[in-house]
Amino acid sequence: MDVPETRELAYFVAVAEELHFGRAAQRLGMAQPPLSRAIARLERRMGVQLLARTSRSVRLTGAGQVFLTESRKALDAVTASVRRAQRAARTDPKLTLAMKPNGDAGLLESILQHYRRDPDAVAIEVIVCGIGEQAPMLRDGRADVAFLTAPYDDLAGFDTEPLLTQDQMAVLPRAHRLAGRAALTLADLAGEPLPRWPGDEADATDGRQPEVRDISQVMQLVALGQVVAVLPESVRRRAWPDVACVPLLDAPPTTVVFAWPERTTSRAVAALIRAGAEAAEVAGAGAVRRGEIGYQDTLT
Amino acid sequence: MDVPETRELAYFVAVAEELHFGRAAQRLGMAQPPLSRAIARLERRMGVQLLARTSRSVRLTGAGQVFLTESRKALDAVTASVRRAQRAARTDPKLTLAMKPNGDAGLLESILQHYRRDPDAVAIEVIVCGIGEQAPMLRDGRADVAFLTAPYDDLAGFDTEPLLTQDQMAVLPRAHRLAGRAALTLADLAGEPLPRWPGDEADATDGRQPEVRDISQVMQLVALGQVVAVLPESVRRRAWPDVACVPLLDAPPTTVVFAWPERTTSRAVAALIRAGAEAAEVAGAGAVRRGEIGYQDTLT
DNA sequence: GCACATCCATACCCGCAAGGTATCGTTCGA
DNA sequence: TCGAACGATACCTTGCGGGTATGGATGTGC
Repeated sequence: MDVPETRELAYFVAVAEELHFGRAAQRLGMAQPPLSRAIARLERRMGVQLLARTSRSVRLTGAGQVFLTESRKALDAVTASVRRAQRAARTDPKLTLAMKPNGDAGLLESILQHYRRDPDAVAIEVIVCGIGEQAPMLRDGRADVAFLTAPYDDLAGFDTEPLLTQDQMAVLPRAHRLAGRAALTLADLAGEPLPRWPGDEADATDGRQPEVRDISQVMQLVALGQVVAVLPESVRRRAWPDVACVPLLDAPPTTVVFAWPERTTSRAVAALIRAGAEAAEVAGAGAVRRGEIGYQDTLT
Repeated sequence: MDVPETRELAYFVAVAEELHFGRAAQRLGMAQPPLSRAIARLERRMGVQLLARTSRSVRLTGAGQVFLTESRKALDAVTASVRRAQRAARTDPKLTLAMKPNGDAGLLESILQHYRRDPDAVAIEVIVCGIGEQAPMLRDGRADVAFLTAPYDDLAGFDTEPLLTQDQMAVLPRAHRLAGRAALTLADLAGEPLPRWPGDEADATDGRQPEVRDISQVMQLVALGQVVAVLPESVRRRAWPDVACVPLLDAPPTTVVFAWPERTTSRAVAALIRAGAEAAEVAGAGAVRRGEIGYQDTLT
């Protein structure tokens, strides 16, 4: 078939998200009837039923579910194409780097020092965004490079450069029964309340733990004794005085990576990646040691 | 800005490829003036100059170059969204597997045997396409899974599962001065004419070697003494009697991988990947041995 | 050096499809 | 059983995408 227009994809996504033509139309700033017709026409041209409608309700079919995720990807790609072209047109070129608070595991300063020595370097704007927002920013072109954390962030669709791998630790209230242990395993934490991160759909329905947006909120909740947390070692430097950090022997290590859109050809991005690799190498040789120094700073 | 419509992206791609409004309009089946206007409007809304025009010629600006590759990606994503939804709507579900001739390194049969035992298995249609066409087929949704070869194929944008790593060998005319050697290095082959693969832009300008589309053509050219080739070991089984295969000590090993669109959630695809991993494991333990059996078949 | 060909832009016109309003038919809940 | 909610249908309007004719600029050949 002839390809659908961007507008039709946006219409479908709105309806699929609202599962309600009236609300979707409102969100799109248009009336309901043309929206109904547009979706019907889209289905007819695709030869696929995307929505199962009764006169009272709307439901996604299997194909509709697939088309929803694919349409989101396609729309991201379209907006990204514009953003990247606009970025490339800047006479005053700069790179936008997205990170969540503490998302660089302390590497950023060193990376930028390396970067500035590179002849391909341009100005860098660092955008500190919410947890889990870096990947969307990269996907739709608002950022050129981002710090992501494997295995928590979805790295699909990006090229990546691993920078620093760290073990995780348990963060407990000072008074917690396990706080005195020299080391713990995940089994020891079974049944303990954990903070809920945004975008975590899995337990959205079960006994609602408080949702947290950054490390300080976690620390606050731990200090109050409401949750225990599992966090990378580098967070020790941000630990509050009345919480205890205990090594976790069997938690999967996390890796801070540089991520950027696949097949990027920008020299400025390449230079930044190089700088990241260099900085990681320097720091990495003594990664554990650096961690330990971190502990010292906090604990003594 | 408001996002561009699919149609506008297609228009731009046509003009950017032809660098000529008249021909692009012809290709699009429309008149030239509305095309000029559409592009001008697109540039105005984006706030970016994509094309440098004189009254006699058209050239891509830097931003235009970026926008061209990004637009192609976006258009692929849009057509893929339709194809995948249509695929998902089939009452008779099936998977489409793209491969070039010999692209499975002999694994396919075993993989399918494993696959059929899986409860999530559906029918599999194997499409044998030209060399280098698997990735585009995957990108625009014509295929669900493909055999690709690292490091030659561009794996960006796909999830992959390595199946089989093989060393490469030199394929020479029987009468070639190096044909008798027990082993060779890449340095030995310096200056020898190599076949040109489609999509190989690098040497498109230099002394034009014959372009080849499949293994038999390579064998034909080697047998004629026109080229020497560097190919994976598994090709020995396809070697012609009057060519010699000599191990190459320092050529990079190639890996046959399963590739599929990132973030795929289909159970049928997951089952096929599992089958591939199992078949590779079974074969992989004896990968070298299997290769040797292949040699025997061909050489004795 | 002038005339002509080439090629993109502009001017102007037209038809259709996208969008709006009014209303219908169905279904669920009070 | 009646009314409210909600998607579909009917019908109208208009703006925009596309067509033709032509202009303006720039190489090119005689």
